[in-house]
Amino acid sequence: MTGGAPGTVRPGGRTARVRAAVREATLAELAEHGYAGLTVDGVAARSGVHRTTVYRRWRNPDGLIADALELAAAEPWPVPDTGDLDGDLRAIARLVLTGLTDPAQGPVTRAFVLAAAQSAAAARSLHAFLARRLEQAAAVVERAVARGEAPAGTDAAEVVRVAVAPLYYRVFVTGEPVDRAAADRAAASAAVAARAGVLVR
Amino acid sequence: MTGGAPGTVRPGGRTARVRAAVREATLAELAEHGYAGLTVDGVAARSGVHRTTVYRRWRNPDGLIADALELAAAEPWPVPDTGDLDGDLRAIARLVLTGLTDPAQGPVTRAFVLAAAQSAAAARSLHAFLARRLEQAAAVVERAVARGEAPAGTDAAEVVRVAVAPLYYRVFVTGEPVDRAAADRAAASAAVAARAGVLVR
Amino acid sequence: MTGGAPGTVRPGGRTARVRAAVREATLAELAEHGYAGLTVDGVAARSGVHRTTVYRRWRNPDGLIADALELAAAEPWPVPDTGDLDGDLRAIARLVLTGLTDPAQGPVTRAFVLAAAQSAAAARSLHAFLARRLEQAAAVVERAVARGEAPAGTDAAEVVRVAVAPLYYRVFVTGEPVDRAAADRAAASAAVAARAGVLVR
Amino acid sequence: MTGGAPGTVRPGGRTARVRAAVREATLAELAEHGYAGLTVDGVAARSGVHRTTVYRRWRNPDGLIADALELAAAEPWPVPDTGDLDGDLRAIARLVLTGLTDPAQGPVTRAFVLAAAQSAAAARSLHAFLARRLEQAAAVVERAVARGEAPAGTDAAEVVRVAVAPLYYRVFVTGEPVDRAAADRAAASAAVAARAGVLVR
DNA sequence: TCATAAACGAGACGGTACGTCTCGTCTTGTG
DNA sequence: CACAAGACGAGACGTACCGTCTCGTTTATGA
Repeated sequence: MTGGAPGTVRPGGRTARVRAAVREATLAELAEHGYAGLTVDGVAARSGVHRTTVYRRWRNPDGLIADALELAAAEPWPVPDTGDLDGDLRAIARLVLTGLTDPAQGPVTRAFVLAAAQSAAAARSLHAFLARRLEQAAAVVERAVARGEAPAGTDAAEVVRVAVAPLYYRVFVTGEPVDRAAADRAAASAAVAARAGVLVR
Repeated sequence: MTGGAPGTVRPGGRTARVRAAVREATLAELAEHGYAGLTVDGVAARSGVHRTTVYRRWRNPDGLIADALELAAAEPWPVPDTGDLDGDLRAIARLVLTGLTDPAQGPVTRAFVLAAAQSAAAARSLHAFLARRLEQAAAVVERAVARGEAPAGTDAAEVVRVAVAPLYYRVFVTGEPVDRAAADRAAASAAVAARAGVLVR
Repeated sequence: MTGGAPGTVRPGGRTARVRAAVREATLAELAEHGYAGLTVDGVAARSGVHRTTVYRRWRNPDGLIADALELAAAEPWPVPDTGDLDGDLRAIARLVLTGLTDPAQGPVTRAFVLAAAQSAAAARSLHAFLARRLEQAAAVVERAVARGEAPAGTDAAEVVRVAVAPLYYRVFVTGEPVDRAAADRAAASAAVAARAGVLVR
Repeated sequence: MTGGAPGTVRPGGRTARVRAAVREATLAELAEHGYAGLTVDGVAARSGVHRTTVYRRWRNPDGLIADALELAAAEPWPVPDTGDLDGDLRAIARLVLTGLTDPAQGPVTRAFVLAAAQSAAAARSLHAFLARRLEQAAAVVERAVARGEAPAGTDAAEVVRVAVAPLYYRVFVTGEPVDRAAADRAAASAAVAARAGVLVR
């Protein structure tokens, strides 16, 4: 009878309350049990919203994650501006480090990545989210180019990737510890590579 | 009453055949359906071994993956020696690229990583495997140091990480495409950083 | 503050149209899917009336059936008058037979009976309806008594019951086929019993 | 992996205990809540057998009823032999009466009939059961024919139908009360009709 | 004729039961 | 008599329908 998905037509009052409760419960469940432990039933119980309603609005566990990601995406992200490329990249790497290791954020971040690796819907959300972040972070490189720290034509996104990839690699692939030193080293590598003109488009 | 787990006491004849069949089936299932699609039932059916037997010996899906990983770890890995650091790192990055994108290997590699991220047993196997690879790959950096391409004290493992991390990052985190150009760029970044002495221990 | 149920205060125009549409849709759904397949949602969709309205006015699926029965009860019923008891009873049995086997009426009749067996509201409606029919049919027996075909004091209702019960029995209990021969035999039995004075009050 | 339905290959021990528990629970639930109130969940809870197991073995609520019916069919049924047709038919009618009105049996019997009317599986079971009963009861008529109480060629099954149909009719169709008098009258009608030769094949 | 209350349209939610899918454990009957 | 095969327990998934609630919108109807 209805046109689209529930929650899109009358997004006020109860509907909004329900959505908020479920989102919050999703994040909490992810932080506690990780992606594999995220269940619709668990979220429903925790949020006080009925199972059926969660299925109606979020369809499945991945839908929950996708929605939670949109919530996360809405949060502002402070693009650093320290004055030089090294400092900026270091700041970005440290932000990522925090996202991966902070007791509160870490499990959620990991869950997001795992979800994306196993669900197309979650992947879409995560990738959109990250694309936006990458785009924001690119400003750092563009400023560096303007200052003459890096050659024109430098691939800003690639610089950022080099700066943060080793952190993700350690967390998700090799399971090695990550710390500030690791973040700084990765950032430094990226800065050097950018300066050397290795990362031009 | 046996001491250890089944399959450890009489590792000949049928026991060995069963193990081989299950390992092969596991890899095939991983290649076809990925990590999320790996089920004990599926492996049992494909291998012709009974469900119960699989549970007895491998305990759960992650156990299957851990075992399959050991199989993969046994395969020889050709450490490149092209004569200079850039070439060696590029060769390594391209090997990793193949492992991630090859139609046959890709799904299995991805499954291994996902499994490790969600199961302690799989993680142990994968991390041991990668540690060994990293150790082998370190040889190229040590040779570069000996040739004077990089300063003494360069952290060999870190160089390799910088060289391959962007590939994993793209595949597992941002879902961006990976190609030879990406591999080469990542390798070049690592070489530059190593030369610049940013990656000393 | 309304007095009674909706539809009682302003029974004109739209209200009447809604009622008619729902009744018709109910009968059609019953004919198509039977009692077990009758859903408020289905009736609402078919009638073009909104779910909520159906619930408001008819309360639940049984309410729909009860209402549809009242509609059926309003239809005139031709009490036969063939001149003798045998012929009258046979005519009645054949009417019942049609009601049970006719492609259009059969499913609805069966649905009514099943509904009555599972819902007090539907039962009330059906029993009232049948009581009226039984009363009308009793005229046949009374005429027979007046003609001397059956002894005074014959229980008219019981005669009719004996004449039609085997048909219902076959349809609802044993699932055996019913045809004109079965109807005629049942009617004949009732006539014989009535004549023999077995069915006096 | 298995050939047929569960419970057919290893019908001993636990399997048998499970079946017995479920059957008993089914009958109890039917007696308490009737057909409409029979739920797989309820039976599972009452029997102490897990939901999933019930679904595996009985498929759905109708499967439960079909199985319970087979259980009922196994119970011996005392075909009366009073010496004359009237007495025999009266005894049969009274047996049916008990089955319909006894506080313990009544609800179950009604549930069986309702189930049969709404489920092909239950219908098969019930019809097979009743066919067997009808066949047994036919002996009564055959003896009467042998004694000369009824003409040769009398349709034994039809006689029994006439004798019991009014009881079912009252219970399932008109909702009228049934008592011993009603049973006796129905039996008497059948006897008269049989004697009159109305029920020859 | 026109204000007003009745009735309806619409969307969302809580709730019960259904039937399915894996996983992992237990138990039976057979080689 | 061990163990392979069969059956079960456990829990989550996703669906259908029921019935309720809260809004807003239309439309009879009588003053």
